[in-house]
Amino acid sequence: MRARDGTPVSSMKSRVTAQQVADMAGVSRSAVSRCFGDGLVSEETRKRIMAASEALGYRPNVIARSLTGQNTGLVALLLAELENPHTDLVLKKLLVAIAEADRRALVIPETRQHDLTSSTMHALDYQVDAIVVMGGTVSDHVVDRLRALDTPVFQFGRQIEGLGGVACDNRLGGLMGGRFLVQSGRRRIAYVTKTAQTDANRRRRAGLAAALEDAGLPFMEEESEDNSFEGGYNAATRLFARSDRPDALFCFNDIIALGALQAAATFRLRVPEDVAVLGFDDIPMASWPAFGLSSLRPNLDSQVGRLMAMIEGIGKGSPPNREVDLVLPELVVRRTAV
Amino acid sequence: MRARDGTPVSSMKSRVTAQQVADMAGVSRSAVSRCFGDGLVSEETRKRIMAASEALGYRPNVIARSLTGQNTGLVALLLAELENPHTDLVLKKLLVAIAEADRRALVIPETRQHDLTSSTMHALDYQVDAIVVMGGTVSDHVVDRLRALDTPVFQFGRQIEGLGGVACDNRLGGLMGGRFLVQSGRRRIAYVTKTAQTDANRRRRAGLAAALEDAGLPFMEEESEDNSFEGGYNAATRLFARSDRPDALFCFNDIIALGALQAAATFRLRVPEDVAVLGFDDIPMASWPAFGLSSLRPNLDSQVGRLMAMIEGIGKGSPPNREVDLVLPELVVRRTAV
DNA sequence: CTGAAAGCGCTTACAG
DNA sequence: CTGAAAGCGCTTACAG
Repeated sequence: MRARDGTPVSSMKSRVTAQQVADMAGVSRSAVSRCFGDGLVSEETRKRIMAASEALGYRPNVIARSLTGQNTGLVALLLAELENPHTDLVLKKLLVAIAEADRRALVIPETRQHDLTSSTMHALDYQVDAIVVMGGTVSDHVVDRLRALDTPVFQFGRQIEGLGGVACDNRLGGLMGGRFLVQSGRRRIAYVTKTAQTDANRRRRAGLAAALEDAGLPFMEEESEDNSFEGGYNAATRLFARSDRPDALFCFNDIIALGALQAAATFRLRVPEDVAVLGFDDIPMASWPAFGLSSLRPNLDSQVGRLMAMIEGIGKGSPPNREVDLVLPELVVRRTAV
Repeated sequence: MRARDGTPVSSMKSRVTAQQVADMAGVSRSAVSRCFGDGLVSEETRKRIMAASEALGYRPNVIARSLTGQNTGLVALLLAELENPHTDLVLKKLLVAIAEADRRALVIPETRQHDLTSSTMHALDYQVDAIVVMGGTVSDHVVDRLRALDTPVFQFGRQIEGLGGVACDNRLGGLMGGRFLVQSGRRRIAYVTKTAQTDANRRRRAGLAAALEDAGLPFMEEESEDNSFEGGYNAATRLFARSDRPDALFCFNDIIALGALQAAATFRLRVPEDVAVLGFDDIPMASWPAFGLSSLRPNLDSQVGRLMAMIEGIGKGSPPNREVDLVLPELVVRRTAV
């Protein structure tokens, strides 16, 4: 097969190998490998090899390289909770961070057919250098399996015992939000929780409960049936219909809080005068002028940075990290709770 | 190194090879390979191999397999426009579709250091079976390079000449939206465009312009400085301040439309009585009760399905697809334009 | 610093 | 249907 100009298409397209570079440079394949690897070649040889490589458009074949037990440069991202808008942001930041660290992301979502265990198998099939688990339910049994792997596994945004990683300090966030509401004079503070008793939910709730207990205030709670605008709307509606209507809502996340805001408008309640609303996650929408939602920001950049540091630290002889690095959330005060 | 129970850790952890399975099953490595490959083995042999595989927990090494010129099962997703919330949805749907097709996604975002060309190189380094380009600017020069690759390249959501793929029929969407507004009695219809003259923007605009020309109506236009809520807010504010205030806004996308809605509220304009607002993309927020935004839905599931069909069709002997498969958008009428 | 050789785990003609 | 052998493109002791 030949292109119109007569040059063989195969040579145009198919990959150049180290042997071809070696032939052209008049050195051995080993020298080419070293030149692109540990760099232990003489200056003279290096020049010749680089010239040949550039002329031929050589790039080492990562697949072949990783067969020899080298790193693949792959980081697997095991995703769950795709419906959560906060996941979008985290995912994008991780993707950019991984690319900037000159690694590639193998992204494996949880689907009907594939749970965490099968996603892990798939990741291992590609000999990834590290696995990052984001969201989803992880049973103790699975944690044990993950710990036993050769490949380092990190969790992002959760605090499962025995598995290293990085997370927002959710309990502290709950505590900070609770204290802030108390200090601003609120006395009937309700937690709008979500149905799923995730790790993050439990911890935020515990933090708030502690703040309220310190202040000698009661703990009210209402469940949002799903993790959504409408769930928040409905939960807030039930709270606002009560005779002991709360004067502040601390919502598990911003989406629920935005729904609660909408409910307040329906009840013609003034925010924050009649009722304060506080969210969690500080998603981009929170800062939209239409909302001005006060929220707790998980400091994603810091979390992502520390995670990448852990990944870069792999195989540096240090023992596997089994600790979760907690990042302090930040209270962002806008209009809905001041 | 040994675990506490005395079993060698290496045998616990490091991967089982086909040779080990072969030894245990009393067959050759070739037989094992065939059993997991084309399947040309006798029933008897298959059983023995499968039993051994399960006992040992064997999984073929994808890296080694793909070195022989096999498919890697990898699909590269080259992402740009990460700030667009529509991208989030598309990305998630693609990730799930790829996983359900039992393939893996290598996701490479555009970053400061990496443009489309370098992302492509990285994808090729991993011998991906196909490359999907999402968003971003693609020069003619780059298109030529992409076409010349051995690896099939598809575009998603755009209609670049000479590159196969799938996209929403943006021009038709513009036309449908325009006709709908005209038929509902609007006479001063403004297009709120975005600064970047992307392919999608040009086509939506052209469709609207055609609808207005058919109706003998003027074409008004206002630019949103960025592709955001605030950009939409500001652009709509300028439009509402005009003496010939428009009675309908057709916005390039939903985020801009939501900003325009906020501006209408500031001007105490009733929606849709005083001014209709129509978006594009039908992002999840559009359906939130707070907004009830009418919009054009790009039928993502259909787009993703067709793209996956193209990917599955690779190497089936058919010539490379150079056509863009256009998917009809759907008008979703909610409260802001009826 | 350099090259010949062995090997990573698999697949695939080839011969039987 | 089956196995011995060669090969995919690279890396890495090893000897010089």
